[in-house]
Formats: sequence, structure tokens, C-alpha cells
Amino acid sequence: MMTLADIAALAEVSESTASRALRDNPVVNKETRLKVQQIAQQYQFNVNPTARSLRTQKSYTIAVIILFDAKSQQAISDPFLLEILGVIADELTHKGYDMLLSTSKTKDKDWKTYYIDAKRADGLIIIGQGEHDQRIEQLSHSRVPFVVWGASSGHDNFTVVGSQNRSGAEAAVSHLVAQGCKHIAFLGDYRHNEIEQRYLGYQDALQKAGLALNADYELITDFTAQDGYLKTQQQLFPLLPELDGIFAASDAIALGAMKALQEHGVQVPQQLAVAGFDDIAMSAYCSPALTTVKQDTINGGKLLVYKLLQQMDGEQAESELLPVRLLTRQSSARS
Amino acid sequence: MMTLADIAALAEVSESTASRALRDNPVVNKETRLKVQQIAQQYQFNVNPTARSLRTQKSYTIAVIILFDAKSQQAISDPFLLEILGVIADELTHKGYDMLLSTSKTKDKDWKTYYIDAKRADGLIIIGQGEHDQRIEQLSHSRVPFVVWGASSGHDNFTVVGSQNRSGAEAAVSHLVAQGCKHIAFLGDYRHNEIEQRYLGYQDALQKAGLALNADYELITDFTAQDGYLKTQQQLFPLLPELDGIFAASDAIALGAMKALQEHGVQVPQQLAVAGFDDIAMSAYCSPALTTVKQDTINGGKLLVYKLLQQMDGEQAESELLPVRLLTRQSSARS
DNA sequence: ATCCATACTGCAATCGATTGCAATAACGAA
DNA sequence: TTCGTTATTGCAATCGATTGCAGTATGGAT
Repeated sequence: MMTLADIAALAEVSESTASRALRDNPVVNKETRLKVQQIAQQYQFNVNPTARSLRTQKSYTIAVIILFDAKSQQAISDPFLLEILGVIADELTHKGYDMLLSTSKTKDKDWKTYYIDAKRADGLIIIGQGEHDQRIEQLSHSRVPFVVWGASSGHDNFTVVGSQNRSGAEAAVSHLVAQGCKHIAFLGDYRHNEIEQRYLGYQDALQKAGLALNADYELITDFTAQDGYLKTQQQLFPLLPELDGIFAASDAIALGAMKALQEHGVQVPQQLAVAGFDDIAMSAYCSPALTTVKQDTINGGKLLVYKLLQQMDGEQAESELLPVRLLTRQSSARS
Repeated sequence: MMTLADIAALAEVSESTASRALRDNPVVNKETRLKVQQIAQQYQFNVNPTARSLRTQKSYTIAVIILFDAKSQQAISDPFLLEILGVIADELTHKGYDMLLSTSKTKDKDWKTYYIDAKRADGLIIIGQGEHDQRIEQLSHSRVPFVVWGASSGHDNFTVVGSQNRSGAEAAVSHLVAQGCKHIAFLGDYRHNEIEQRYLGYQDALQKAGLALNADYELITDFTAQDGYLKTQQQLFPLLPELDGIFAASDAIALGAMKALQEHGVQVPQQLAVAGFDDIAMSAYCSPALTTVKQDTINGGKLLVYKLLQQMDGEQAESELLPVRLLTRQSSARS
């Protein structure tokens, strides 16, 4: 393995000059710079990132922390997660950063201490703030650069990037109403930030349509198809002749619900229309195809990275909620 | 930020002693050790991993590289991927390692240079060897510790962990045969290592059942539901009255195919039985529920980590294929 | 009293870069 | 000729730990 000293020797300059030359510091004579660079190239020299880190106190690494729900041990809709993770990875690579991934189940190290103070990472991207996470609140009182994917409370003192969950949900439910639904259930756990927004959107739509809210129609449901299936069987079947619509806070839940309905002989969408949220890969390919709300994963991932780097440059980064898109498919096609 | 020097000063010992004491080196007097440890604890001191890395030439970090198919830009069945990634992350954390994640799309740095030589990582876990990846072959000629998730050719000179794809596929197809299917199609891209094994298993089953192979029944299909849907429409519909079974190399493909069939009015499983591979979350909750083969993600992830660490300890690690489990559900229930 | 083994402890070099500051050279101005 | 500038370059300290080797003290054996 070559070191900077070797390159310097080969170029017949001091290490200082070699170091500066490699980073194209204009204080070094142009010819010298080119010579050093050429030699480094020739010998395939790369600076040792550890040594550089130690000296500069920067790691050129970003830690991505995936938050799991304390109870269900599940992250927000898995397929969505993988997608945004991919986008973030690409974006970081593109900007010259490495990505440290951590799936924070329960007990956990103190993020600031572990990642920032220990110089393992220069900034944090946190995905999925379950139920108002204390650790995030705490981080915001420190000087740690970080961004969060999730729902903005509107007055957070940290940067949030997320989807317009509320208006997206409203659009979906309004669509169900437009399809003639008058008794629409909500499936999801509104103790979770993002789901809460979807729940509020659901209420907005009902209100606008002049439909009454009905506590019996609101079922706290985990993120899984399984729980969607169970809750539907247990709590929606009794309401059935009257119930004519379901808005699920995630596609997985919606698919579970549809499964239960089909087994029970309920015609979707004729007797009951269903809409979900996420547009996971399967949604278009189940039967009937699921009406859902699609999040802008690509811009989401890019924005997270962009705003984090912005913070690391000492600038302020505003929170931002991305528009979503309603995709109407068979599961709600009653007309 | 405290440094080792501070702790040493507080404990009134030299840095050397402090360093040894912290790592519980028995050469240091027990009382001294305890005193140093106690002080470190009290001041919440943690050694700086960068400095340690520089000195020890170890990073206590493992790079996980997710390989994408060159053409489809897709990794092996997404949901499966996220699962195993989670297991690996937990397992590494548990062993005291950080995890550097990289999604290697197309062009890419040289893994050895970038991760190992630069000391960014002590070892590599590579997930999904698409079509015989040259870079892996190359790695195996170096001294880099690494393990691969995928299919073992049986005579690789590197460590592979994967599922018993062949026997799993055979079990699934034999099950279809047992359900009375005589004309079974295979959907998947057998240019991909793992899928090739599933394809061979498919052939095994047909052979054992005395059924003829038929090239018309073998459709090269991408990993997506979309492609399963398209290929089914385009190439299976013409064969339909006779065709009575489909074995898809992944659940996503199977679900796409089922969708096409249902739209076309084909009764699953009565007229045609379907089986997939993976047991993604949706498989149990689509209609009809999908018969499939479940991989042992948990042990897979654990084994990958275990065998990698084994190599890093200088030991030899054998390849290993994990048993899979056939889950029979409605999509193949013809009797 | 002398010598040696044993048990600790600390000095100082080292890992591989970066950077403030000083040193040198070259050049024109006074 | 002398001096201030400007352009380059290099010395040496520094980042925060780890570790080979030497040094000291203690106690027992002879």
C-alpha cells in the first residue's frame, strides 16, 4: 500500500506539498500539482480515509437510522423503505459520502455519542419517527446535523421531509365519497406521526362531504397485512351491510382487509370500495388492483440528502412535504 | 470531548496503561484497571474509533454490497432483501461491527481498493450475484474476507450462503404435479444464478414425474410483477387450455401472472395452479393465497455474518445452503 | 548481601494524512 | 544595493489511540 509519503518521495516534494497538490490547492505551483497528481494516478494512490478523518475530524460518512415501531418491531411499510434507502444510497455515493446503516430496534446507543462525537458520521438521516420519538427531540437541542423522514408537526425545530400525508389521504377518501361511499372505515395506527396525518385527512374528507364521523369505523391497525386482515374480520364484519368503504393507512393493511372481505364474500368494489396508501409494487397486481396514494420516493430521498448536506454547510434547511399522487384502480371503481 | 490522555491524567497513569486498562489487559494491575475503567465510565469516555482504526488497521466495519441486475436494475426480490438486510444489521451490531451499505448499480469502484485497502471495512458481504459476477471471481483471488449470498456452483473458491433453491423448486413443482398439473410453465430468468437453480429444480420435478420438458413453457421473466403479468399475457395465453400450472421463480412474478390470469377469466387454482418462491408478506394475503417456498432469512443473515467473521479470524468457511419450506396455500389447492 | 524472576508501568514511536507558520527564492521598486 | 512583495515549498505539530521495549520495584532464593 502506497502512502502519501511515497508519492511525495516519487514526486520529489514534501508531504505537505503532495497533500496540497492532490487536493488541487492553487497555492501549489500548477506544474508541481500536475506532476504529483499524475504520479498518484499512475500508482493508483488513494488517500487513507481513516488518517484523513483523524486529522480533519470529518468522516465523509452519513448514518442512516431506520426506526422501528416499538411494539410491532416493524418499520413503515417495508417496500417503501427499501426504495427510499436505495435512493439515499445512490445520492450519498454521488456526493462522495459513505452510508452507515443502522436499524434501531429497541434499546440503543445514544446517537450523538455513537455517531457524531465518535466521528463515525458527519450527519444523520432518520427514517420514520414512530410515536414522537424523544431521541429526535433531544437531538434537535444539540448541534448535530440531521434530517428526518416522516410527518412534520409544523412547529418542529428540526428538518423534516415527508409526504403530504394529510391531503393525500383526503384525496383518497374524497375519491371514495365520489364513488358513492357513505360509510368509510379508517384502518391504521394514528399514534404514529405519519398515520395521524392520514387520519386527519380522512376526517377532512368526511367533513367536507358532510358525512358523520363514527368511532366504530376507526380501527387501530398495525402496519401489516395480517393485522388488516384480523381487524377487518373482527371489527368490520359486524358493520357490514352498511359499511361501504375502507381507507387503509397503508397498502399492506388494505390488502389484508381485501383478503378478509373476499373470503367473506364481499364484492370489492361493488359492495365496498377500498383505498390504500403507498403504492407498493403489489398494489397494481392484486385483484382487484388497489387504489392508492403514491409517495414521491425519489425526490424524498434526494431532498433528505440535500437538506442534510445543507445543514452540514452551516445553512438552515426548511422542512418540506412532497406532493403525492392518487392512483385510482379497480378496488374503488364503482361507477 | 474527552480523550484517552484526559482519562489517563485523571487516573494518574500513563496513556499506555490507560489504553491497556480500558481493554482489560491483564498485564495491568487489577486495581489500576478498575480505577481507569471506573473513571472512563464516569466521564462517559469512548475511544475514538478513527484513531483506533488508524493505529490498528482495522475498522470494525463490514461493507454490505447489494448487487443489482445489470439490465433490470433490480435486486433479487425486494422484500426478501430488506429482511435479510435487517438480520445482518442486527447481527453485526451484536458482534460490535458497523455496517456500511452500498447498492452497487452499474459502474463501480473496485471493492478491494475502496473498502479493504482503504480500511473502510474489514470484510464484505455481497448479496445477489446476478449473472456470474466477474468482480466476485476476482475477489476470490485476493486475500479479502468476503461471503456471498446466492447460489453455489458447488465448486466456487469462495464462501456462499444461500437457499436450497433447487430442491425447493423441485418440491414446489412436485406439489403442483401432485395436484394434477401436467403442463407446467416456468417463469423466471435463469441467467441469474439462483434462478437457474430453481429452474433446474423445476426440471428435476418434471423428470421425476415423467413429464416432458417443453421449451414453450419456459419464459425468461424479470423479477417484477409487471413482467410476470406481461409475459403471461403474451406467451401463456395462447397455450391456455392445455397449460394447467405455473411455477414462478419469485412471488412477485407469480402475483403478476395470477393477475393476468384472473383478468382473462382463468380460475386459479381450478383451471391452473400457481406456485411462487420467497413468501413475501403479500403472498398470504392475496387472493387466492399463493403457494410458495419460504427461505430461511434469519439463519441466512446470521450465517453470512458468522462465516465472514470466521474468515476474518483466519479460518476457512464452508459454503452452505439452507433448507427451505414449501407453504401450500389456495393457489395450488386443486384437491 | 546479591541476584533473579515477576509484576507493573511508562517512554516514545507509529498509524497516514493535514495545516499553520516559517523559510526561501525571485523580482521589481526605490 | 537594499527592501518589500509575491509565489512556492517544507518543517513540524497535530489528530487520538496502540504497542514494543525498556525501566523500576518487590520479594524470594541463595
